[in-house]
Amino acid sequence: MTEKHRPKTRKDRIMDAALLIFAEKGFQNATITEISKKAGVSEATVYEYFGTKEDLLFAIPEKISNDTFEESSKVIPYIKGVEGKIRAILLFYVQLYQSNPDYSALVLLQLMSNKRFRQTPAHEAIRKSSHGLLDCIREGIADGTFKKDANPYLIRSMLMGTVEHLFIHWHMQGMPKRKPSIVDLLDSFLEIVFDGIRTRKEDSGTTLYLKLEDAKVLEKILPKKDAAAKDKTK
Amino acid sequence: MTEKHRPKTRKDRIMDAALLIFAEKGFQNATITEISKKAGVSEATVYEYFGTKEDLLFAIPEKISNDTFEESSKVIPYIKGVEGKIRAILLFYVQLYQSNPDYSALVLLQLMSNKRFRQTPAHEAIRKSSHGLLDCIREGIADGTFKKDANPYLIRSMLMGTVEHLFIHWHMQGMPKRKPSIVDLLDSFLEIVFDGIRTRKEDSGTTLYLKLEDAKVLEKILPKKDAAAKDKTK
Amino acid sequence: MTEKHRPKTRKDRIMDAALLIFAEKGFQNATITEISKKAGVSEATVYEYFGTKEDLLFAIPEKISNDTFEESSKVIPYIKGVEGKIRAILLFYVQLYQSNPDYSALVLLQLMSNKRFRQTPAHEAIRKSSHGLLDCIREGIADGTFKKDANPYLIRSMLMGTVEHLFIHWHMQGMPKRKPSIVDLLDSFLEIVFDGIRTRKEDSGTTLYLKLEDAKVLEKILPKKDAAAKDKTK
Amino acid sequence: MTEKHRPKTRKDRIMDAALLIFAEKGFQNATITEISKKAGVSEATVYEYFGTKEDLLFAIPEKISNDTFEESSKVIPYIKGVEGKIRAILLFYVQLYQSNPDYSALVLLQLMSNKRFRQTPAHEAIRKSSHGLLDCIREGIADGTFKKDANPYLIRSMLMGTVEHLFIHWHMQGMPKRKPSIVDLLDSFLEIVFDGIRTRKEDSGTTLYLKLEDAKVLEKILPKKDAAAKDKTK
DNA sequence: AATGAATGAGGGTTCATTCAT
DNA sequence: TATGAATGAACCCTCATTCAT
Repeated sequence: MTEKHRPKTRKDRIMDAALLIFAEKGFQNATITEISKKAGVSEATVYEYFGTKEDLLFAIPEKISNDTFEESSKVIPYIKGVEGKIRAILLFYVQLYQSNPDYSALVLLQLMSNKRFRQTPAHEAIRKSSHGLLDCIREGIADGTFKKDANPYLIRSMLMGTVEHLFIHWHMQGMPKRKPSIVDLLDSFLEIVFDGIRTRKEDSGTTLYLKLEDAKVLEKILPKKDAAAKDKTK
Repeated sequence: MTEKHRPKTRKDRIMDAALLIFAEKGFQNATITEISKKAGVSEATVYEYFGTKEDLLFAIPEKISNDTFEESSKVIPYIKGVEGKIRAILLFYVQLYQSNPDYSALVLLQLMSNKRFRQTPAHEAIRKSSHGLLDCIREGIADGTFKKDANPYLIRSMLMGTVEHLFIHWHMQGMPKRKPSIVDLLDSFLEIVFDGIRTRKEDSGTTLYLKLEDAKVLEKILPKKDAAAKDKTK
Repeated sequence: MTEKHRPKTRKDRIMDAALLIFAEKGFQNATITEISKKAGVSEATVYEYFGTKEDLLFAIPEKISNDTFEESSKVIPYIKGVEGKIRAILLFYVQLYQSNPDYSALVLLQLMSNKRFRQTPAHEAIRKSSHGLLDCIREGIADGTFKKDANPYLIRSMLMGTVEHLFIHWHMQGMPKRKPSIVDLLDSFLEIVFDGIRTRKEDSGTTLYLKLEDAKVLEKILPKKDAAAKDKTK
Repeated sequence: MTEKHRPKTRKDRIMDAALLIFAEKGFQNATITEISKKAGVSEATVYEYFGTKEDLLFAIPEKISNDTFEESSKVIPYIKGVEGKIRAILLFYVQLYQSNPDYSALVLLQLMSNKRFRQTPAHEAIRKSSHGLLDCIREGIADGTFKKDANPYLIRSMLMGTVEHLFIHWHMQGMPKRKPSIVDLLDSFLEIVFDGIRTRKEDSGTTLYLKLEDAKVLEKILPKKDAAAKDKTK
């Protein structure tokens, strides 16, 4: 906000150009020459700032993912309830990916499958977000929001995998304008997941699923009709 | 079964070697020299069978994914119920990916983000499976198994995205031996998804979800103990 | 004439195909594979008949140029006068080149500048024709048809060079239909050359070229006006 | 003249080396490796300056033929008479070809039969010279120097074809020292051609070609015997 | 005689990277 | 700090040619 609006530094210009070109043609098919040309500097200058083509690649998500993590860190603590927190974390992701398609293309198509990227400070921030998600899920299990037997890793894979898959497909189709944007889908998505892992009654008691041949028997055990009302009326 | 167990053809040996090396070092970092050496043929021979390095890359999933699709096509029709079908389709995938890690690494890390691969006959088979999934979901919505307002594309992205994410992570961590293998996770995973999108009442009779304060009441209505057994007790 | 019209031998089919393809794409850019395919034989068969790609190249003009030389040898001796002989030799060439464009393309564009071709039996026949031309010229000089100081080598270069140049240009322009075909040009061409090297007196009488300062003197020797008319004394 | 005699640039060194090697072994058999070695630069440097092996080939005649055309353009206009102009144009060619045998070998043996070369700026200069020749011939026809029915294209083919043929033969024989060099031959050559296409009467006065049945009449008009001498009056 | 299959040998081209200025 | 110029190091791909059958 109070940032001085100084002209982009050479370094920034290089990274901007690199993001564009890496996203467009992939890491291997992008050339330093092309990037330097787009950035308006010489090739040697690129090497002044980034020792290696791969260093340049990894430098791009570093700042962005850190910023995103920090920003989300400022907000998450104020959110009550694990479901809300999870929603918030994913929303950060989805918004970032959606508002910056080059970045999401870079991360999802170029970096995600790069083993060396996983040992990078840039990936650290992503891992922290991912870990935050895991913590939320565990917390939800611990506090009874989610089923005791839920597998947190599986849940996290569902959350991240679905979001990533949606974006990958979006990119692969040439990023068409979507009626329900991915952001729009988020709540339906989360509702399905949460619905599948939430405890039915909360904490105490036992939830049984009975298939009754004859509804009349119900009368014997259910004095009140509304006992049949379920969480998922919607 | 009655196949003559003839020695692997040169072509097969080349594809085997290529799969190994592509999976290990990635398409760009693999060299034809290395592949031909591992296959025990000359480089020129590689080009006899595959016009291009990329042709070789794409030839590998072509056979496998077609075979898998055909095999699954033989089984799926005999499965009653969309949930079973969906489970079967995913199981085919997961088993293929798990039993052939090089192949899953190739597909998930090298090919999935390759735009040209998407215009390939090899990808066609994958797309057909993916479309089969979509059809099942739609069928489930139509026949009342799933909620009317479920978004089939979202569901599919959940199914595929989760599975892919699990495998990608597995690969990225160096394919550790997992206690609950990904195949093992499949049912828990599907239960969550189905649980989130199923309509609560089923076709005949009435399915009731009772929240019982006291398990003893069951004795009144359930003469036989096993009557309480349900499709998805878990 | 009495040749049995047997089906083309494999060898002939190969040479036909080679002529076509060599002429079209040049020696270097033609491939044995393509030639063998067009000939309807295997590559190995090409090597049965011709030890080398270059051998195949050289084999093509061998027969043709020998045939042409022989044929012209049958005719030339019966022609009286060196000019007629020269005309006949060139006519053979021009007709051959014009009626078989692939052959002339091969000879003029591929072979003429190939040093090894000059040591070839195929070139021998060409050289013999060329030498025949030289002999005619010398004979013409000796018998007083041509000027004593004419340079036979120069004359021959004029004769061959002009013809070749006309054909090379024709090929380079894509062999357009020409109104005056090259054959048609031959006589005008020869007339110019002969005119330039002929001694001025013809057979009978004496041809004198007088430069008259004063046209009036003509009246003294030329009773009829029109006797002086002639640009084209021939 | 006042040019600083700076050391040859890398680009020049590459072109020099390429000319040598292309002329010696032909375009196809020359390798970039060999050229770069002879030029004392790396192969990559060759590609810095010339994007392609063929680009390098075409770059060589570009400069030379342009220079030659320009130089000749400076001189030609000052020459009176089409014969003199034609002689000048050809002399430029012959001198260039003779003084730079590698260049003439390149042009006559490698480039002349290269179809792509004909669409090259390098060939444009050659075409301009060639067109200049044509213009001179036409001018000669128009101003009465040459016969009205002379075919300019044929004449040009005679001029160029002969010169080229002389040089091609010279190269094919290993460029022997010639007693009458090709330059030396030029005038005899032109005299033959001109003689064959000139109108007999010259500008002033009237040139008449008389065929005299009886040489005695000459005595009436030609007091001096030597008036009849002239094959080569000029 | 004919060929399917295989390959040795090499060439053009590309680029990330370096370094003197 | 910035860069123009240069290159080392590979890699993909081609094809004439061979040989067992």
